[in-house]
Amino acid sequence: MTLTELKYVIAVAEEKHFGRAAERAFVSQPSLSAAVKHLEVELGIRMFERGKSEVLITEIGKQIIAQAKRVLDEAAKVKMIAKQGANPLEGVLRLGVIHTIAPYLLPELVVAMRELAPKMPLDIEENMTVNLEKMLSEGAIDVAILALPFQANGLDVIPLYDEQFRAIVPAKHPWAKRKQIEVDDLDSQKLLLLSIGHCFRDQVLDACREFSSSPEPGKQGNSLETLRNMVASGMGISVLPATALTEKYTSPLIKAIDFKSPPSRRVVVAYRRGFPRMASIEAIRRACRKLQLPVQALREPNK
Amino acid sequence: MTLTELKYVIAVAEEKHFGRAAERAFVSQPSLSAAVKHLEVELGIRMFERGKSEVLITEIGKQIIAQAKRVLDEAAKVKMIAKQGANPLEGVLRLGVIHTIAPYLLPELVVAMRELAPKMPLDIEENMTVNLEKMLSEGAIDVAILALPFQANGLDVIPLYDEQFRAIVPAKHPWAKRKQIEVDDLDSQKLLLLSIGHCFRDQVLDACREFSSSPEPGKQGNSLETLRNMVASGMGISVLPATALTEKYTSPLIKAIDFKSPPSRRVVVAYRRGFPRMASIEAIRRACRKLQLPVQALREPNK
DNA sequence: CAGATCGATAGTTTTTATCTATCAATGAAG
DNA sequence: CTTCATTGATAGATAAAAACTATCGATCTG
Repeated sequence: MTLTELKYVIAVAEEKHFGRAAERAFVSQPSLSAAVKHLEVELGIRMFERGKSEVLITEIGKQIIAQAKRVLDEAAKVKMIAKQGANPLEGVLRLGVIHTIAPYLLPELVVAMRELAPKMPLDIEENMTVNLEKMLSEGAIDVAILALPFQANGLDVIPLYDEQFRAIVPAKHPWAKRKQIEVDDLDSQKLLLLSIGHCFRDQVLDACREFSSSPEPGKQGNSLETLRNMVASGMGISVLPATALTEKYTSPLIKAIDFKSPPSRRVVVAYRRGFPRMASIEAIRRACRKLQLPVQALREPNK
Repeated sequence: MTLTELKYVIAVAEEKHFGRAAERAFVSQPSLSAAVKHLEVELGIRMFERGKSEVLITEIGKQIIAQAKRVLDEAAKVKMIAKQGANPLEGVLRLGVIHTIAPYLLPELVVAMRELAPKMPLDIEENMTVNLEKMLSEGAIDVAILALPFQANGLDVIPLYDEQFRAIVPAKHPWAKRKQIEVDDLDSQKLLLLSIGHCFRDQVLDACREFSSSPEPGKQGNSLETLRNMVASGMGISVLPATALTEKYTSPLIKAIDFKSPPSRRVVVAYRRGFPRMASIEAIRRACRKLQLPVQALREPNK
């Protein structure tokens, strides 16, 4: 039994004439006759009574044809679903974002994405890099926004933007009036870091190491906002990514200070190699561009 | 899109593995891969993400597969219907019977048919020969029980039984004590006949003509029972088929008399040439045999 | 009886489906 | 880091099917 046979049978039933049915189905009459006969043999029933002025439909034939129509209807729905879903910018995109990016990027990114891909709702998962990587590999999410260094099997990466790190100190801190500091300067201070597992913690420590400084690890916080609050209350100083230090986040108790040679991290979008909705990733990239984030020297991603 | 492709796609979705899916579908892996790809191209979507430890299903793929299952379900129902309806002795048989046979044959025929074909309810149409012939040709009924002579385009006929004609006279009629009469004797009598259109009227007149008698046409009745009642009330004499004169129909006011050379008519079952449920006709023939009707010299039907 | 209609049949060709063998990419193990 | 195993894709050949053209046989019409 094939969909074509069912189509032919329905045509015969509606035209009550093999010739016209064939014409309507865009096949020759013998082809159609053969197909109908083939189906009759397979089903072990006679659906049509031929050989008179008009083709008659058997009682059982009527039932078969009614059911055949249902089959074709359902089959047509397959095509409909495919058509509606053919647009890669349609349908939910499951997006993972690390904790140190989500709160600062998403509010604006979501708005931009609404414009670029209005039919693509974002199902957002906020988590740490390792977890996002796992979810990505397993297919629990489709795309993840996270920061290099990062690499995992079967995953590809496209750069979005680079964001510099900046130091924050309490407003009453001796450095509060300085315009710039060196990374090495951090050595002498109590540096508040994220707790273990957050990639930004490692990125900050790496940056320090690069400049051969090894600051005394102070208290740990579970989010950048906690760090910020601890700095505001005078617990120590910290380092935040630039996107967490826009005007929106200014506070009278905190002073942000640039580094002379600012360390930075590259924010990328990651996806499974072979992911079929690359257009959605391109949309994310475009959305980030649109936000005029501090993108610096975007080059090919490190491999 | 073919049912096979849908089947393969579902197999892949359930196995999450092209090789195992192929095994389950009893095809080689390349065949299955090609079919899946073919469908993906036709639908213009990617349903699977390959190339990792396990095959992932796209969001749109999940929808397609759910719908594909529905298609196969409906297709399976086609086979179910065919299987259930494959028995020609199953399902309503639309049976036409002429007025002069129906009341006498059907009560017993229906009982016999219940045994021979318990799953075949009879939708009975009682009418005159010409109408039954038309309905048969048009497919409004499947089978008709009627009497020869009869012939129509595209219809075939199988004999059931022959029934003799007998005369009926009022109990006080001069002939009431005679054991036999000749057809010619009818000449002198007022012969009550069915109204024009009933084939039995013509059959009686033909029988008379055969014996070169031409009785004076008396009053007409619209059914054999009306004729019987008119005879009982002394309006004249009449001729009835034997099956209308069994014990069941005896009356003190009426005397039935045999003809010396009894005329008769052949009762047949008619159907469209090529009718696909010949078994139902065979069942009718067998049912009539079973009734031990006065079948005489059943030979091949006249052509 | 001649001609028209209609579905079935015959014989061929084209298309499609499937097979075997092999490849390329990937990830895991030594 | 190289080797091996796994997995889906590809190539090429073959088998199966579906389709076409031409024609037949039966039936109905005039």
